[in-house]
Amino acid sequence: MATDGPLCPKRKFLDFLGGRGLRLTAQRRVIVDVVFSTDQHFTAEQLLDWSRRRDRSVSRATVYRTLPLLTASGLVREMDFGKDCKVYDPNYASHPNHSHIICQDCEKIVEFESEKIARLENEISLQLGFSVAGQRLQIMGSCEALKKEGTCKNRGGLER
Amino acid sequence: MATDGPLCPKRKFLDFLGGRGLRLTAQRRVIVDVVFSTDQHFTAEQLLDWSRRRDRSVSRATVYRTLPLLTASGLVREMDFGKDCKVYDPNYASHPNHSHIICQDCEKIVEFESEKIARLENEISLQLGFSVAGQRLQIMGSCEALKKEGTCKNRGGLER
DNA sequence: ATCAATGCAAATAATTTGCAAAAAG
DNA sequence: CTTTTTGCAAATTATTTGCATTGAT
Repeated sequence: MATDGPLCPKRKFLDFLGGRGLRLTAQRRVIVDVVFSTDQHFTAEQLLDWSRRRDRSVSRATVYRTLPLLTASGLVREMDFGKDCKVYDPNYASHPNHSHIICQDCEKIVEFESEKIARLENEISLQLGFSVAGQRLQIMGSCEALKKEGTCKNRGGLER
Repeated sequence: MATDGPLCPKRKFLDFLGGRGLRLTAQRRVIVDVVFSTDQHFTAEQLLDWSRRRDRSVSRATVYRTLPLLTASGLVREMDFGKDCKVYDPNYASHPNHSHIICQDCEKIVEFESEKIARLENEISLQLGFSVAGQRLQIMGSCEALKKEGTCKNRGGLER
C-alpha cells in the first residue's frame, strides 16, 4: 500500500481538508494514518482503538467527527453488513466502484470489480430513466474453498 | 396486490408462524395485514403508526418483535439506504431477487430484476470460490425523467 | 392448563452534541 | 488573534429487554 507520493489516499485526504479550509490536527493526522495504512474494513470503535494506540489523546468524539469527513472525501465508504454498527471501507481511492462478496460462514469479505456488471447497471438504469451516480453490490454466499481447504486460495482477488 | 388465496404473502406468513408453533395474535394479524397490503417500503416507526390506526393495542415492542419474524420468513427484507433507521421491503415474496435504483434527488425507489446481472454474479462468485446465497444491489442515480416531466414514466417498471 | 405473546417502562448501544479550553493558521 | 477543533460528559435515537399479565391453543 502506497503511503507516500502525491496520489496516495492519505495525501488526497489532506488536500481535501486544505481545500475546505479545515485544519490538520495531531488527532486527525493519527486517524488518517491509521485508516490508510490498512485495506481492512473497520468500525468506529476499532478506529478509535487503533488510533489511541498511537496517540492516547484521540477521543471517541473526534473519531466520530472525522468519519464524515473521510466519507465526504470519497476515499472511504460507509457500509452496512447487517451488523449493529456501521463498517467503513478505506479502499475506494484505489477501486472507486468495487463490490463485495461476503462469506456467510466465515464472514470473510472479498472485493471485486466487474466492468460487465457496471455496463448492465448503466443500461438498465437508462431504460428506467436514471443516470447512474454510484452503486453498491453485496453478494452473500458460502466460501466453499475455505471450508474444504482451511483457507480461501482466492484471497485478495481484486479486479475482474 | 393479492390479499387472498393460498399463495399470497400474508397466507405464507401465517403458515410460517404455524409451522414454528408461533401463535396468531390480534396484534400480529394487524401488523401482517398492514405489511402485505402495500408494496411500499416502511420503517419500524411507520409500521407502528399504520398498525395503531387499525388497532390501538399494538405496541412498539410488538412491532419490533414481529419484524424479525417477518424477515426470518423471507417475505420481507431489511434494507439500509444510509438513513438513520432501517427500512423494510415487503416485496420479496413476489420478487425474491430484486434490486433497487434510488434517485438521489427525489428519493424515489424503483425496483427491478436482472437475470443477466444474476448470471454474472454467479460467474464471478464461482471464480472467487463462492456459491451465491443472496444478493443486494443498490444503484444510486438521478431520475432525470422525473425532473423533466414531473413524473417518472417508468414508475413500477419491475422485471428485466 | 400451559406456554407464548403482550404492554409498559427501563435498559442498551451507537452515535451526536454543548461547552469551555486548547491549538491551528 | 481568530476560528476551528478538541475532550468530556450529557443527550439523543433506534432498538431491545425484564416482568407481571393476558390470551391462544
